[in-house]
Amino acid sequence: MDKSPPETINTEARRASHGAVTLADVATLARVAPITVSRALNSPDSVSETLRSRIRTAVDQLGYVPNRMAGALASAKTKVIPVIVPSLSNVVFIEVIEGVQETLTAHGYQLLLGTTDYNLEREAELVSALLGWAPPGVMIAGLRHLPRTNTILKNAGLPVVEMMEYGARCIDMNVGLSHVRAGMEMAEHLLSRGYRKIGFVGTRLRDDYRARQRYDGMHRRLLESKIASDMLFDYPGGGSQQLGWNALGDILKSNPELDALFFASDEMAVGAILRAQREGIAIPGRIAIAGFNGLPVSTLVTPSLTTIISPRKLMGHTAAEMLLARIAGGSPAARRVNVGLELAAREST
Amino acid sequence: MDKSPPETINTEARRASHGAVTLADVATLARVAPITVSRALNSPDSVSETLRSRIRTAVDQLGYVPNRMAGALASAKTKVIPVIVPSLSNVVFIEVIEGVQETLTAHGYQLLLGTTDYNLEREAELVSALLGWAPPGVMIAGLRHLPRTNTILKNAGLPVVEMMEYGARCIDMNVGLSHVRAGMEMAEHLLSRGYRKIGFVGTRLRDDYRARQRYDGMHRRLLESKIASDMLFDYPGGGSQQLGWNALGDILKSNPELDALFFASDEMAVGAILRAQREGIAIPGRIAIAGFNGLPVSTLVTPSLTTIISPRKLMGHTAAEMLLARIAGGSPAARRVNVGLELAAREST
DNA sequence: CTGAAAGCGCTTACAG
DNA sequence: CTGAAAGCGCTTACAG
Repeated sequence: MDKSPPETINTEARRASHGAVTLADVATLARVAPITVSRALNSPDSVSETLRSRIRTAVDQLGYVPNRMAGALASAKTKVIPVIVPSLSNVVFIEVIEGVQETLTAHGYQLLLGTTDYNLEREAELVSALLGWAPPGVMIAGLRHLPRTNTILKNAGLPVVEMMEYGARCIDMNVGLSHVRAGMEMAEHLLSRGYRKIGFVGTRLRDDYRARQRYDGMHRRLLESKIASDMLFDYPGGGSQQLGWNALGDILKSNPELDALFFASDEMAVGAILRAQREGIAIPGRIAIAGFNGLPVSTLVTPSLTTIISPRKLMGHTAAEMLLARIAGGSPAARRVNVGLELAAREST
Repeated sequence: MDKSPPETINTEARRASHGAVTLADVATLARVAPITVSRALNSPDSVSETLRSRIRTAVDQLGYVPNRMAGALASAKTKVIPVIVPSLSNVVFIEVIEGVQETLTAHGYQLLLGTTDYNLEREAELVSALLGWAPPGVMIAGLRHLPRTNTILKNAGLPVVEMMEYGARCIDMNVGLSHVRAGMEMAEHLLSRGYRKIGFVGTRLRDDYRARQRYDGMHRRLLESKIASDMLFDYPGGGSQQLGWNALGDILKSNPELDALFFASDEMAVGAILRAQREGIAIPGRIAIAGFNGLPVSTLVTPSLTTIISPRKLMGHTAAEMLLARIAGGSPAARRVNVGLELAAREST
């Protein structure tokens, strides 16, 4: 096949063009009006069998692919939905995106992906840029944005779903869980198992305020108890297993009085457990370890990891369904959904 | 702020409209022609200081966001690039996407994400649908597509990068590594360490032909050696750690004669190691374990995992750079890039 | 440096 | 069931 576009069709064009086959080309070949081709493609039932098959032949022969931008511009309807998350390095966002993608795809929508790297300025720019695609709705991680971002989204007058965390105030719709509550539940659990000096280990906590909320929840509950205390460790450099591995060594040396560590993610907690295995450190004898997310690996490590399970795919599905309900003109079952969480008490504590 | 769009502007419109502020609105407020607003935004230097600041004020006051679809339609230029991968469940694709995203974003491009779930029919549909956005280029995982997909992509006359695997024939450009070679190198390694009865463990191998290529490479090398043999295990249900965990138990029972297992991914291999830890199975004494990818966790488990390291982010960066070079009208440094691989011999073998 | 006109490739709204 | 006209919101190409 020839790789160059069919230039001949446009030799006389005065303007830039995609050089691609258009509706008009199909119409000419099928000897009908362009609008009839449009109908044959978008609402086949409204076109006679005869013309429909003639048009189909022409479409196939020319390899016609409708220009979505022209269609969207004319009809003021798009099926592309921006999904904005902080990062792809965190499994949690991936699984939410997967859930969103599954639901969107099933309804013929496409996903336009944006990542902010936890930077709210960048988030604001991204929101502006993506609104330029005149999307029918927007999905965004988190409830905290710059005032500017909130204003833009509100003024856009579109359905918006804020995901990942559940809170009292949202722009439009909200699906998530309470991270403060997660922290409180873990504190409760650690207290009940007799731990009294607890470290919280996270990374980039200035940006990752959801992790900080888990710390806040834990901190509050421990204070209340009057029998336990905590310390906060904020490591630079991404929430990986390597970080958990490093943290365990550092902390045992610098703060030997601690008897439990609550990590910001299962990945970090697993890293700590692997380090303990390697060095023969007893878990939970010497120190207890807990995580957050409920990744599958949490049941496979030895000792198995105490963690808080969050329904990530469900969050994605629910968020997408709510958005689609609103786009379809209806209203979702609820405007705010708390997907909940579940503490899994296992061997590591 | 009022959540509804500024209806008043369009009360007399005969057609659907986004109800959004347009270039014309800004032009009216700034008392200039629309084209001048367009210039002030796209090539500020070509507009006088006076008008430029008047326009800027109007833009801010109205909260104007340019409609990208109208712009793209008129100029035949878009900055959205479709990226098509089989799945998001596999870290490998995520890291490639991250690399792609970093490079695209740095050049002002956006990423339109499509997943095929390893289904070539679905891939073909996705390619058609995404070409409807008249993108300046396409990035797609894999060298194997339906003939129809190849034809569509070739006829589109756009820059196309096929990623993940390196091979002799590509549609346009290619960045990847040789999976056959990876399998051969692992076979070589296992032979050199004295293993003679080797199992290859994968999942959905009918669809994941790159994993099957690694098996083929291993198989070929073992046959050549005349001293070793292999078996192929294809488990249903996603390449998770859980799968590796299950596989280790099954295989030790059903095929106790095997002395080494080469897993299709590090995740699966790590699952097997965790199972062995739990049950006190000696690795590599009772059975050797090897993986593929070189995930960070491979160095953290005990025993550390022998694996093949692939430069995933580099692949993403390189692929995006090649595409952008072609979009900019130049030609990339090379049309085909083999990013290579590196066998890391560790404790598990 | 600034603008009036035409056009990008579709769909809406109105006729027949 | 089929079509001619107008328009979606921009930018190109041509003038001044």
